[in-house]
Amino acid sequence: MATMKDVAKAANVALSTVSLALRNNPRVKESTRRRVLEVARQLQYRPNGIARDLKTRRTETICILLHDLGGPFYSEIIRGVQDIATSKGYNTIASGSLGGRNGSAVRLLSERRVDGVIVLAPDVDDETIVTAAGPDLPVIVLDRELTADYVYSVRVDNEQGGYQVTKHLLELGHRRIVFISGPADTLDSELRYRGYVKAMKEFSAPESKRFDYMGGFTEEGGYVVGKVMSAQPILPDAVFASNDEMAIGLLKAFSEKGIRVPDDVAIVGFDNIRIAEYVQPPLTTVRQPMYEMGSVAAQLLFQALAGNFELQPVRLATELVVRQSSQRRDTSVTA
Amino acid sequence: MATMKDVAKAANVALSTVSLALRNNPRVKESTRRRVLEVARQLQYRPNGIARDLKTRRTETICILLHDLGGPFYSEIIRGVQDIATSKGYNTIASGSLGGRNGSAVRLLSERRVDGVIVLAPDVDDETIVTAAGPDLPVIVLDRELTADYVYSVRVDNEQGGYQVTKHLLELGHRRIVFISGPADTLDSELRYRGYVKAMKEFSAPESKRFDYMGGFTEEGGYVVGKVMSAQPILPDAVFASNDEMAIGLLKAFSEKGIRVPDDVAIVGFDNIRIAEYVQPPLTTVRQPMYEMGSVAAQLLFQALAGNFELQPVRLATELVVRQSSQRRDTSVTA
DNA sequence: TCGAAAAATAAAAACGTTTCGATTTTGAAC
DNA sequence: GTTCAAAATCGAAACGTTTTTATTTTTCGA
Repeated sequence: MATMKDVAKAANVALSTVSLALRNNPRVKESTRRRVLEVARQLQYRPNGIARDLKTRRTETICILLHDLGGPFYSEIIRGVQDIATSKGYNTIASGSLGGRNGSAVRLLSERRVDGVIVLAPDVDDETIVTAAGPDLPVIVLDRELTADYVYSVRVDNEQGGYQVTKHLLELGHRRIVFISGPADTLDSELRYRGYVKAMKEFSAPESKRFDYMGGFTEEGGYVVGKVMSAQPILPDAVFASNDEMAIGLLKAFSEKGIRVPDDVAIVGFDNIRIAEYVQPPLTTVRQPMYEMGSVAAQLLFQALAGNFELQPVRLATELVVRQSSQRRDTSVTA
Repeated sequence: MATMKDVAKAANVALSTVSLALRNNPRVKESTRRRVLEVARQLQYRPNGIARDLKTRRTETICILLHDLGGPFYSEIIRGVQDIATSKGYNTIASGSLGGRNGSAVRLLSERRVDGVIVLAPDVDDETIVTAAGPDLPVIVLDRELTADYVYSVRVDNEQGGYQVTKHLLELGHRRIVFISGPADTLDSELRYRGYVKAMKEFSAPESKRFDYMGGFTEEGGYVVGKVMSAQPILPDAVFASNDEMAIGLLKAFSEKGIRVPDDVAIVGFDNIRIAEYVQPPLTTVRQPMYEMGSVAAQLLFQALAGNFELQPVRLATELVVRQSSQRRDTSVTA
């Protein structure tokens, strides 16, 4: 593989001249520039980005670190990040956080392979993030409670979302509303629950015992809950599943038992994943501003990259999306 | 930011000793090793991956280059790649191909920032790939007809898929089957069409004129086609949309016009995206072995990385997924 | 106690760039 | 033909590692 040195030799010119010529520095005469370029082409010279990065101490690349690179859930966020980064002339790479101590996450976070990182990966621990962050590696954390130097957070207001959903159901006349939480340790689920409680209190509705299902935000999880629930003698008025996947599982279980949604029981989810619109009945849910989250994160990152380290956390509002799975209940029927 | 030099100075030891100590080389005495590690910790030393990569001339990172990083479509492929890479101790990064001449694609492909690349991005031209590929940068191309040194291809047998679908419809008694193609230049669409033609010939069915809709594989595109089609005096027996998104758009348009699927007209798609299972009626489609595609690609890449450059192109089989949107037609009704 | 082998450490040369100060070349003005 | 500033080119150091070779220190048998 040809290097600048080879080009320099072949073109009978100094190494430094080649460097300058290749980058169109006006200090080199037009004629030599052309000669150098021609020789470079002939030798199939390709710049070595790594050497350049080492020398310039910048990579012009930012990274978004996701738990599972493959998740469809992330599409919009990535798009948001990418749009901003591209407009700044930066490159975006995405990486999965799997792999533990010597996984990609650590490599990217601590080994200066990128200029900044956006983290949306619950399995990367705070410690790793805090020690990695610094004046020359700002980190934006998404959906995470964490304050530290050079670490900035962007969060979706999950509590507000939980409140919106619950209030919506209450206003429709539902009273006995069950909340299905996600995996135990999920902050998101917990916050949505808080919103739920807040609304229930406001309406002084009989706060139903939280249905603590620890199945991990999956359709299967929701399905199992649905089966259990439909075996009980009495159904709640409505079920608030803390994400859409679970809500869809519920829907499936109920449909198999002949329980009609929303006539017999209303169901709402959270996230507004694409399928929510297509299931029967279409699912009422909460949209999280994904694209915005990505683009806000990227904007913060570039602020920090530009040397502005005084940045406040950002919290984004959610939006209730009403579809047919929630519906007015004849109030005379409710408790 | 502390470097090895700083650590060496502070620990009163040579630079090289620090390097050896940090990598647990047995040539350094246990006691000095501990001392060095301790000093490194105190100084918050972080290795500079770029410097290391430059020196070792390997990054232990492979890259998957996608057209649009955000596409949900890619999830499984990435997962396939990642699983293999992780098992080999390599890191995987993903990058979008947007950005033209000085975009990420070029940076990654030609500037030695990764050890190998998997490309699934129609907008990256062959030229770029061919010139980038070499003994120290093998490239795997997905769903692309391209043969060159150090470039290896993995493709899904789109023609077979088109054949499967069409044969399925024909066997159900449909005869007047319309094919809706995607954007003009798409090889995938073209191949699916060839499979369609092959099956139609075999059954000597009246090969319907191909419905050349150039709308770009989107739901909106399918919707428009659906509107146009339903305005015609006579409907075909079945429609083969060259991807699911368009099929879903069709479904929507037909449903608005009161055209029943599959009773009035059968619809099939291609790709087996997740929503296909949830639309009404659930969509018959063709599953592409995405995960397998990713993992096969990664395996080829590692073969090449190991110095084995004699690799044959791989073609993967598709699988027909029959759901309710296609259904037996009473043969007496057909032409 | 000596000296050689073994163990530990140190020194130096890369890797392929960028960049800055130094040097050479050019050519216009005298 | 000099002279001199401007223009062009060059040389060398540096970025932070790894790795090979050289040097110093330790160990230990005779």
